Amino acid sequence: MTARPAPHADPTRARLLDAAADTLREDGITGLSARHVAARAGVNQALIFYHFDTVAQLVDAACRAAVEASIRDYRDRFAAADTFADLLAVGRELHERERAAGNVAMMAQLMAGGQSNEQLAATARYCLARWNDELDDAVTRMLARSALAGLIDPAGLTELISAGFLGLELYEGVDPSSARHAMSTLEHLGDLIEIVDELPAVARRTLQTKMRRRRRPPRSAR
Amino acid sequence: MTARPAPHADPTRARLLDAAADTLREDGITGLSARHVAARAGVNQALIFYHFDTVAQLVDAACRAAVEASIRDYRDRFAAADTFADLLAVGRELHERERAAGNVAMMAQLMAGGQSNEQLAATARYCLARWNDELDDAVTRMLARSALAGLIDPAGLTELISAGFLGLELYEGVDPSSARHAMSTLEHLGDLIEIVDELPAVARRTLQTKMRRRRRPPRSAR
DNA sequence: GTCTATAAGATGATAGAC
DNA sequence: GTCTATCATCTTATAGAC
Repeated sequence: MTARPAPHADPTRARLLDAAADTLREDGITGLSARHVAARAGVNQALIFYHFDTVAQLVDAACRAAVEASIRDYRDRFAAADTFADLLAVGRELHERERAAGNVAMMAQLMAGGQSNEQLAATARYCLARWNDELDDAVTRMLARSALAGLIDPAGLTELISAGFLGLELYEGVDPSSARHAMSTLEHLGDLIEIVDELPAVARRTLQTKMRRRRRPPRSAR
Repeated sequence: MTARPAPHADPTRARLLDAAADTLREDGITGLSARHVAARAGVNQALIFYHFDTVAQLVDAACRAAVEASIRDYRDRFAAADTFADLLAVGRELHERERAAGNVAMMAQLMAGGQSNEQLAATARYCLARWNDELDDAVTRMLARSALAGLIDPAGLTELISAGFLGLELYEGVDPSSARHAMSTLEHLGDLIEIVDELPAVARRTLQTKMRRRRRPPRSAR
């Protein structure tokens, strides 16, 4: 058979993927052009079309690769998180590191572009789904042990957490001090939820009863 | 004196402002060009530069005007909100209506563009600050009456709510069903907070003591 | 104030030499 | 696989007629 190098072994391809992700992270969706990406990768502009056909397909491949790479770093930590406190700790660390790495910014740009471009939207959906997959198991485990078991939908909470992080990221890009202020308030709220979770059994049962009553009103009129 | 019509009375100016806001809402920051906006407004492209000098300044003016206009509709409702339940109800309504009007999408696009464009970032900061001004009084009043008084910073909570709404909006643009799922989970969480807030005085004091202990550890080592 | 025409440059994408 | 050169089209912005 002919020598067919694995796709990932192609150095030009890899340089373009990295450059596309970096451009999205640093210059945003508006700065993303074939020429910019190629210049950053140090290769000729025409190679983008040779390797990926269109700029949009390069972006798609770059974002998928970036998400796979960063998710791998967190798989073990998510798997080890059982309690709300654990999950909050992982979330804090993930936010700090992914922020520094620019991956949340990349996601935010992808989603902003996806509002009016179905191809980018599909890429964004895929990336979100991958992160949510990782989060989901941990959130489900955590909820199962908590006072909120059966009251809050795990998948919905996972999506809500993702949405919240993305909003904070966008905020941080235009107003860092306010965003950090919001983040620290979120941590206070996290502490609060943790405390509620540690309430004595009597209080927990009261909470659950009230919650069920509120969400599932009896069929007969009161 | 010469006849100098009020700036808002200029029909071309007004058409351009509306068209710029609509373009941002529908086509996003990537679709925003002088030609697109002018075509939508039904006027010549050169008039953008005559009236606003640059496209960026038109966008700035359009977003400020749009935010002023929509805030005016909510001032009374925010002013009337005292409890957490009130605020949640206003938030729900605001989210639905502003989403339908496309104003949250406009903000999200503004912030996405602002990540790499200081002029857009300044516009985004201004718009966010205006919304937060409106929210802040209501959040402060609500917190003051709640079990969390003194435990959660009102300004931080306001910023957190804004960030969360923006994240949900971005999410909805690429994955509507997941975003709605997340939104309904948020409403469940809102109910939960409300219930905690209605706990008997004993439970509230326990909560406050635990929270203070966690956030402000004594200086002497345990 | 509004238009046409145009400058000056960026963009996605392709053809074809090497 | 990689390059140069190029197309057609888009962009912001300006000059000048009306």
